[in-house]
Amino acid sequence: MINIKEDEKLSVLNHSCAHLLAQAVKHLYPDAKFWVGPVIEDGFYYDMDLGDKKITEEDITAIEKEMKKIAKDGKKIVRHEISKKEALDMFKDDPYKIDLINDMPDNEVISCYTQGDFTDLCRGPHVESVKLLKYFKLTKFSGAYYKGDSNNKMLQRIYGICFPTREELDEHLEELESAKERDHRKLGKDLEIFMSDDLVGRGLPMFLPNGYIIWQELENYIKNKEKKLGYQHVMTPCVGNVDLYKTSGHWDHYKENMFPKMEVDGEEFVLRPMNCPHHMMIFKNKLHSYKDLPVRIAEIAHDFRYEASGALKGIERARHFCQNDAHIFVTPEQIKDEFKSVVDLIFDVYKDFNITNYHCVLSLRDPADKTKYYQDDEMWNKAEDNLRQVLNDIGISYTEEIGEAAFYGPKLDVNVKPAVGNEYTLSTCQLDFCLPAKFDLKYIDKDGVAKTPVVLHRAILGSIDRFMAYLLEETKGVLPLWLSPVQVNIIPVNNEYHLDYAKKVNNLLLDNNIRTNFDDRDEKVGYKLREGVMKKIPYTLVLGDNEISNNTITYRKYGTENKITISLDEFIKLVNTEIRSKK
RNA sequence: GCCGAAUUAGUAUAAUGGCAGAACGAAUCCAUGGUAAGGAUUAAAUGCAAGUUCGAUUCUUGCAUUCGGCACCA
Repeated sequence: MINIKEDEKLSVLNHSCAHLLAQAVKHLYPDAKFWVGPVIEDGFYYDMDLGDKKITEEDITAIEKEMKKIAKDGKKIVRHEISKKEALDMFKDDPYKIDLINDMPDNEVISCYTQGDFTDLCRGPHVESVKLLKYFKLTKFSGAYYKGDSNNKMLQRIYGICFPTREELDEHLEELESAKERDHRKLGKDLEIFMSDDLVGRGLPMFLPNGYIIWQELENYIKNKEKKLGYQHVMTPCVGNVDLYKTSGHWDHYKENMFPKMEVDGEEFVLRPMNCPHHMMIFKNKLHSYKDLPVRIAEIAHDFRYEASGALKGIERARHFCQNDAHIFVTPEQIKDEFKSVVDLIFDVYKDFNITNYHCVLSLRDPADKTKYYQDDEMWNKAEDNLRQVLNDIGISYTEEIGEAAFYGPKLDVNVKPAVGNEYTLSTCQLDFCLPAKFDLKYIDKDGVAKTPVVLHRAILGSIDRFMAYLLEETKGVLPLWLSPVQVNIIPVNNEYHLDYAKKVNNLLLDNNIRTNFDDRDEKVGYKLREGVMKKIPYTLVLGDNEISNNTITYRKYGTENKITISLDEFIKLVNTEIRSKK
């Protein structure tokens, strides 16, 4: 999918189209007040205040029509520069623009762009004339908080996209349409991977047999990787005493986002939203020598968060999920090596899953925010400098983002842009000087003095659930063989004559830990074949006289139409090799 | 949570202020030997609650859920 923002020409075109949108809205709703209209990856939007007027589908059609009319009129888009004082006067009836202007330095030269009867404050650049804005579409509309702050008033936002030619516009709109086909929620339903039901509860998806096979494969895969790296897996309860979270500080920071507390026998509990406190207590269970460190406590852990209803999205964001979590307890000297080892693991895993489209973010605190972060400037400065140093030493490229840290420490986030929807974090590694102190964790150092360890919080697959959503969307549901719920579909040509041989083949495959579907229904070969293809089963075997007489199988691979006949042994070898390759 | 839209068999859908209709799937029966749908029959649906109305799946309101955004994401 094309990124409008990164293409200079398209960027200018789309930004100009945002002005055209504003002009059309102004014509139709003269009282409209405008905030900003930037270019984004998939086009542009404009935020506006239309008073009590709520935009409807019909309004969008009318606005589009007005935009076409203005464009046809073909007015030039003219730039002129004014002083801040002039700008304040010019936009005196437009409180949002005044807000923008007030934020600019006093000596700033402010540029405006005029097209016919409409002038907008803007840095530019723009196309020469509105007549170049021919092939656009208003794609969606919604509310959006003024300045992105939910305490502020909600403005109305209209999204659109513009291209130089009709072909490009049509192609883009088609791509958007076909992207819906790979939405993990649709694939999850079609391929019977997960379900949800109102009676079970909102945001609580359930994995079906197919989904649980994928889930288990992922679990085994990452656990094996971790075991080789010295991680020790544990199992801890999904419910915890409220005091546990008061000790960690999560209670103060996140209690609104937890399921509400419940009281039993005078004790207060919550469903756990994360696993750090449990793992802290496991570390504390015995006295550690510096020789024990790093101690790596890992868990495929069930967590529950009371996510805002509007945030829920299939298994990508749910109220119950499973983290691929671990907490690594290190000495200060070990931070760098251990951090590098985590980063190496992340990229090793990404290689196995062919994940190449990611970017790394060093997430820092916002020093001005006195409520979101644990207040200890010395600790933060140390942690942030430390982490930046480690990242530079390891030599990965990253961008820094202020205000994205966890409340207890800075982190490296690895974000991916899925085929559908917004970017999100897949993997994370966080540096924490805070929680170990709160839990009064100690290890005995070389000099016999008890010292507080540093903790790395890390998740590689993030949550298994979200990782599955990502995989489904990336692969369009055509999973690699090792993850496919059914790997081989077995179809006897005729149930009367070929069933025994087909059964023999099926049993041999099962003996080799290959997942099969044995299709002995009374249906025609073509019918069964089609169904297997619809379910995206990687291999289909059709077995009849030819195969029986030569002790062979004939297979067809998903996505191809070739029929290939080989011996059963060769086939098992082929399948096993492909499973091992993870491709 | 906020703004907006939507909700019809298991699934994806059509239509309607007066008996809700095809398709795929399911069940039963018949047929069935080679690479993308064999045939017949049957069962199966208007999210929940209220209001308007002689009559509501259709109109109105509330609730629930889903979807598109916004905000949030330890």
